[in-house]
Amino acid sequence: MNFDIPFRRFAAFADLTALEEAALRDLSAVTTNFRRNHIIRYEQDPVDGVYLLVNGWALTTAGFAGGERQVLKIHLPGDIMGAPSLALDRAAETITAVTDVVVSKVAAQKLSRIFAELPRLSMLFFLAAQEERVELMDRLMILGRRPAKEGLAGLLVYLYDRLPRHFQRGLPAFELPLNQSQIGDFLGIHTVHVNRMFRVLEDEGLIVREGRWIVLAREADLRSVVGLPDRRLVRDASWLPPAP
Amino acid sequence: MNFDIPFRRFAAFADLTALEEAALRDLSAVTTNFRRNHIIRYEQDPVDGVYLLVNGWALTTAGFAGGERQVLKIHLPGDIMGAPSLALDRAAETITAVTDVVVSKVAAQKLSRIFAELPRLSMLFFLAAQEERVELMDRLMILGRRPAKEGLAGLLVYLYDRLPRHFQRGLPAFELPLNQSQIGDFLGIHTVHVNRMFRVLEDEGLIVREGRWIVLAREADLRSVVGLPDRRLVRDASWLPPAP
DNA sequence: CGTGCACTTGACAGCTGTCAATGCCGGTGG
DNA sequence: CCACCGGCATTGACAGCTGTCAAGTGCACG
Repeated sequence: MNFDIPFRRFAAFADLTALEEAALRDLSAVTTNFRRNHIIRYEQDPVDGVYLLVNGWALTTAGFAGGERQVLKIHLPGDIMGAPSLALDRAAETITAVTDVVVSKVAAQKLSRIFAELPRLSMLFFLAAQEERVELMDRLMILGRRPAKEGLAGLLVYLYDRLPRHFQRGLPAFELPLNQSQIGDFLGIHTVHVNRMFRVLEDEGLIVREGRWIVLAREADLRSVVGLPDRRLVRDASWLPPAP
Repeated sequence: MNFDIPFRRFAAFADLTALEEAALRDLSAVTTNFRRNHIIRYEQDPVDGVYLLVNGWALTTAGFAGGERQVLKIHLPGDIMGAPSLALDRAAETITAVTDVVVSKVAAQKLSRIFAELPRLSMLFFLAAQEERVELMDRLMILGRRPAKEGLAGLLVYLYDRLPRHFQRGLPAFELPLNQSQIGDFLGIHTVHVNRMFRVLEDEGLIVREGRWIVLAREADLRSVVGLPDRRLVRDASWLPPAP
């Protein structure tokens, strides 16, 4: 098990001290395994904490009365899942394991102790929440203003960038455990249309599909399909509270 | 000027102590006025703080190279604007005054001092950020999965609920200072279609338009058009840090 | 070797975008 | 006070993207 996992998202903003690292390590002290397709938390459940994804892929989704659903976020190792529901009476999001996963449940109380004892780390939590807002805002731009083809291209680039770097025959590639229905729920389109858009990207030579693997055959061109501005995280902001 | 403004969003989670109130009051100590349609902050600007909206309406938007834009949030008095960009090198959002507005710029350093000195209030800031994520998630659901008519209905109900309660001839109503182009940028549709959807809601008797005023003629039915689950904020969570 | 799930493809319908013209209204200058 | 102007709202006609329905294919798994 990789003990760096719970640090990544926060260490992006500033190097962590030993005290801060210890507090984060403590969050993933106790882990649970869930099998592929199992539901980790249902929407409407009472909220008493968040979930740290240690290994595998997971989805947070929210459903409509009619049975439709929207994928809110695709979670990769290191992600904190279910945090938005901390602000609510009952959970807004269903959390589902896409692959077999390892998860650590973090009681709200534990977060609270970090806020009480480690101000700088608390502010990093705050910044991570703002970072997630930016990601949602970017998705809003895609869903609101870009055709499905660009949304799919954006998703593939996003996933490639978040995963450990990997190549296949010299070309950037990654294994995609999501089916086209899940991708459709992410992009706000229907399965059939996901398939059409995959075909378009493939026919244009931007990607190659080999089983569950996606090869970014023309990475630069694929990126240029996505019309979003580049964003860089703030690093070592001068205004952060002093390190403990 | 209403001095309760900066408290509302945070007091929703817990009653504030005098110390916490004083810290919040300090955030809006110095205010600036901007005229209708003026830009308060441009995307790509360096980020050194956030903006508290004291009076009036404002918009945060993000633009594409081609000139299209997406409205990310419609801000009403009491909102903190531009916080997501705290996580970034350069601002993701343009902030524009819709009406004449009163704004207080809050240096990131000031937020930082709250994190250093007032743990419970810091956690309320964290929860407010999570609340904003829920709002963005709900918008994702609308943009991804619901037709424009429901999106518009949802927007009208959302605005009515956030504004001071008001009636016109016994019916719930509010004044809407946004034009149809701005509403289109919020819903991810084009002006012409905004107009069509207004017509549909009006023809069905759900709303009445009188100049800039929107009357929710059949409020309950209008609400039922929107397919989103009800959400309630958590209040007095047992796990919050102790009050100072 | 059969079964079930996911993926593919085609045909057609419907929602939304695009283009264009008209009307309305408040602000401005004569 | 009135004519003009510009921005916004409104409407119609048509195109294009995406949804819907249906059928067929391929592959993993028992």
